Amino acid sequence: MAETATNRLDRRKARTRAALVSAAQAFIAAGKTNAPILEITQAADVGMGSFYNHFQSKEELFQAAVEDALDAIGAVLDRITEDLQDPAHVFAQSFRITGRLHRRNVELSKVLLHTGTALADSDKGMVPRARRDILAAAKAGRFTIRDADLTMVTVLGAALCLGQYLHDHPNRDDAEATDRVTEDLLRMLGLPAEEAHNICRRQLPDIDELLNGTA
Amino acid sequence: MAETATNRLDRRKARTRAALVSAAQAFIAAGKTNAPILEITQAADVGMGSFYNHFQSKEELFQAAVEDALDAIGAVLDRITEDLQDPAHVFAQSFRITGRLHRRNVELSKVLLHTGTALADSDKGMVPRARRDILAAAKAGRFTIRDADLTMVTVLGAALCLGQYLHDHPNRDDAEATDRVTEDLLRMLGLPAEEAHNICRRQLPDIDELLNGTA
DNA sequence: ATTATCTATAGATCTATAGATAATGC
DNA sequence: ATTATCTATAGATCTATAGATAATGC
Repeated sequence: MAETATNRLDRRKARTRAALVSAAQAFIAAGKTNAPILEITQAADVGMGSFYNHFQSKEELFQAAVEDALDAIGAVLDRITEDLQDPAHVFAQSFRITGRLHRRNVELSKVLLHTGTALADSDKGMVPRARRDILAAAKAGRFTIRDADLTMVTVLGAALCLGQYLHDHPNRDDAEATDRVTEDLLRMLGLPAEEAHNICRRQLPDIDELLNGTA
Repeated sequence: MAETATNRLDRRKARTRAALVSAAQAFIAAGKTNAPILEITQAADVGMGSFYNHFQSKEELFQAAVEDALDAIGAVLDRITEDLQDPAHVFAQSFRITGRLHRRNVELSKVLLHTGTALADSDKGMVPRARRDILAAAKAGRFTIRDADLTMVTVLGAALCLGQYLHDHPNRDDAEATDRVTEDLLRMLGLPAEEAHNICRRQLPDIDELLNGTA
């Protein structure tokens, strides 16, 4: 995600850092945020002492791991909506893709779920994009909302609990479930029922290559 | 919450356990779930060794602390809706009271928020009640829902993120914000806009005595 | 010459229990 | 006599760093 470093030393440093961040994401996804630093550095195949070259504490590493995950999903959402004009469509497509991400990139999904409601505060990832799209759609007369903050409360809440639900109910069709939640939200945002339904049936871009990468 | 024990020994045991659970809730609310057991027992004014008479591990204690918090809010919701007939009204009143709880019993609120999306799985507290009320209201023709599971996804998500939002924005009027979210959800549940609005303006029971107690 | 990495470990911290003490039951 | 509690601590675990080694810059 960060710019490519200028010289070999910086690239080596970046590689070590990335290995630690990636290992940390795996530990977060596994719910093992109490794992000893040594265990994390071993998983990253990095010497224990190197850890402190990059992070002052485990908390700092985990925070970096969450930010990296948010950048990853942010990049996906930007790519899959770059050709769309209608902000209502951008919002719907982003939500539908986010729902499909949980099963296809479990690690990334679980890092997001681990962060939970604290995501509301983040200036990275899906939340600022959803807010931007909702405001734009309201301004364009597509959505009718009274309070953007409270709208985001419900939208983010639904996104998080949907992810949890899809993990807890592995037999449920994730695309169908996601599209139904999206449709409910679109109606809540003031779109006529029929249009809400139609917008959730539109063809989605091919996402396999985008969502499968290691977070 | 548990039945009163029969003899003094059992009561003493229950008191020690309750002190540990209550201390654990304070640590959860403070985000200090890594605190050493010794620190928790000191806060509970209980000897270190007693801990292991009641719990095998910190995780077990924290789990008991969450269940106790769920029982506490469940009891509140039962009391404030016992006189209501209309399940749509029961649902709305419960959601409105839950929203008002975050500021009035911060500790209980933060224990719920700490549990996060995992609440969806619990058979205690607000989730099973909301599901019961939504199903009853749908059966009575008050709500129109397509899928109870997915409806719960959005309702629980909104409840959780609303709590987080109210803590993060202390200047925002909590009653007003909560009622707006409730109204949005009621419309999503199929209630006509006007009725959704009216149901959120009904007088609420006096809750100060109910919500202020230590979780 | 400089910088990042590695290995090895001192010292801090925490868990889990042993054994002593206090409270209650019968 | 039984049960719950307490204090004190052995041993396990973890953090953070010192000092050595390897890689790169100039």
